[in-house]
Amino acid sequence: MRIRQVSCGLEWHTSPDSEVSIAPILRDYLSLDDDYSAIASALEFDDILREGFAEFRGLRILRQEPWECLVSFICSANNNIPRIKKNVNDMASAFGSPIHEGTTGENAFPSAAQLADAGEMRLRELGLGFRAKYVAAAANRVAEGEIDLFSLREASYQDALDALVELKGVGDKIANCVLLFSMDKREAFPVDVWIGRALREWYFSDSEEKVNLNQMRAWAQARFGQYAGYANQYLFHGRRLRGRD
DNA sequence: CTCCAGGTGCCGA
DNA sequence: TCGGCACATGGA
Repeated sequence: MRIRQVSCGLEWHTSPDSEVSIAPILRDYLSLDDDYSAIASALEFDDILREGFAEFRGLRILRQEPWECLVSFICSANNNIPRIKKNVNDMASAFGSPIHEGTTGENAFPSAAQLADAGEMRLRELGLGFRAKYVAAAANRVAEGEIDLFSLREASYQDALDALVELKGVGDKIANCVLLFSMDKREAFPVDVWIGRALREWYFSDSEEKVNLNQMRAWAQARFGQYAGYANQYLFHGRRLRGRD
């Protein structure tokens, strides 16, 4: 697929699958059915976010497949984005199945069973580092059916959060990413280093006492409510792209 | 050679 | 609960 944003929407092309067959999948993946104007209206009381909506109108939240999302974010811990991408791609080429059966082209992201079969040592050989242990353990839990990621889409935010942090290597930040990017929990608010900087510089700059990550998440969810995840995306994007200002 | 990267687990106050 | 530190790896 080739895709880009243009002034009036999206311009895209697919091959070998037809645009018609892919359209509903793309619509789902980009969460295009979220009520964007309602979300913008609910968040534009905040001056920073109002600027964000003006400058980055159309920023969307992906609706990823939960297992791929979980593993990708386990790999993100204390890691950099180019290497996270490499880790994910390497897992697919080493252990995934061809997207088009009977071909040797791109592989899909491997299933939990496929990564469980691979095992910690071979994941470590791919360069996952200390995260290999966590990915292997999660693969076993999911493959054995001890945790059902898809069913968490139906669970409440809190129940799904509690279930995810049971997994080793999954703390509050990664769990909130998985909830936001694959489990439809728009109140999720992952606090990483960038969000931490954004909040300290834009909201707590005149505050004396230092707030920890849990306090930041609680503060943001109380302020931004059911669409805190969209607020998170605009703060993250704004802080990374525009910097401090 | 040091520093750092979309954090987390584990340890001791 | 809360802060400090190790953790694998590779690029700057």
